[in-house]
Amino acid sequence: MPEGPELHLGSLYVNKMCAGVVFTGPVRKSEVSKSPDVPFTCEAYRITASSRGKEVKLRLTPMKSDDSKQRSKAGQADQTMDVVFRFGMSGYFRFTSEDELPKHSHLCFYSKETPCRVLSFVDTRRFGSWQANGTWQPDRGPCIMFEYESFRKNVVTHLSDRAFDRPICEVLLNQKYFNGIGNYLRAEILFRLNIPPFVPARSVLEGLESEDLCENEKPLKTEIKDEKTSDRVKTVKEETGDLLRLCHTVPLEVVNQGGKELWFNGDPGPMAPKDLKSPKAKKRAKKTEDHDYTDKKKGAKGGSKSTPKKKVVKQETKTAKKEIEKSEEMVSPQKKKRPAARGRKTSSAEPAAGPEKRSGRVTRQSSK
DNA sequence: CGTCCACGTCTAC
DNA sequence: TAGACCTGGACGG
Repeated sequence: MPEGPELHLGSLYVNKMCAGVVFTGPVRKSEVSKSPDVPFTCEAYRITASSRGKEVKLRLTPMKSDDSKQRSKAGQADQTMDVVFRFGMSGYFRFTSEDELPKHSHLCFYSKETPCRVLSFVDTRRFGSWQANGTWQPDRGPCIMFEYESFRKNVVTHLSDRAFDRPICEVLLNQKYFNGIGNYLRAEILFRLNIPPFVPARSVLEGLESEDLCENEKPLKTEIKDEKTSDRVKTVKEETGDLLRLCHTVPLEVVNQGGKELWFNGDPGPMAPKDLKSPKAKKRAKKTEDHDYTDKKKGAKGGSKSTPKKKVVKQETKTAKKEIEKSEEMVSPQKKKRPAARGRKTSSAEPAAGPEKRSGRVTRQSSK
């Protein structure tokens, strides 16, 4: 599930799982995939991965063979090939035995073992894609996580671009400048800084330095108490740093959490799940498991393992696209599990029914 | 059963 | 700036 952090965790997963593994033969594509063939085949090759923003690159490296005859065999690669992936809404990598191939595996790399194992690109919805002999997409900007300085510079030096005429919540999704930011991250970042989503991007960004002056400062935390909300005092923890810095640090935070989504610190609140007894909790846990890139032991009860890390619950500060684009309510601090689903784009289609989904969240009615 | 929703691009009007 | 592209989970009747 793919914003920048997940893509990067995907690359870590590949490197970890495929370290020392020798692959062989052709790269195979599913029947149904519309992405291009990957014309690579090799008796023995290795796979490594790297990421940049919302892309992952797999490098297929043929192993040296002193048998020159083998080399001359038809269709044998002797050069490395890069395959660049975008994950769409549902892409991820898995390394499994052949008979455990996940449903919706669309590109498969086979290990030279018996029984063999398979690195596969899994993508339920098929919005993802890849390019053989690929390069990082030229229109995408520097990685928010791993090319921080050039990312900053790229934004700061292009503020006259018409792209920045738009509201900040939209601009944060522009991969030309914010390669790696997605819907959840933009919401989280704007929320942490308390920036109204529809202020013009340029007005938020102008005045920021292309060098991050905070770079060496400790990210001290300040507490802002809002007395206005009478019934519940909302406490906002805010890290030091400007918007561009948070576009860097928040995704890294997610990476460091092992991709277990966005978490909160401190008191989880009285309704925090305590075990996996409830069917709901089980489902949730399973779902999370499906998409985390950390090592899982088969059969190990995921939830019962007590991590020394602070255990947390998904915060889902997220504000659905339509939501954020309609009104300014991301201010509601603690969203629940499911994002409060808002009405349709053109309300005309909407019956009079309340737009809230059952996890009924604060979403105040749009002032529209 | 049906409707709505989902961490993202793409390209056609 | 809407759709289009997809599958499947959650929920409602």
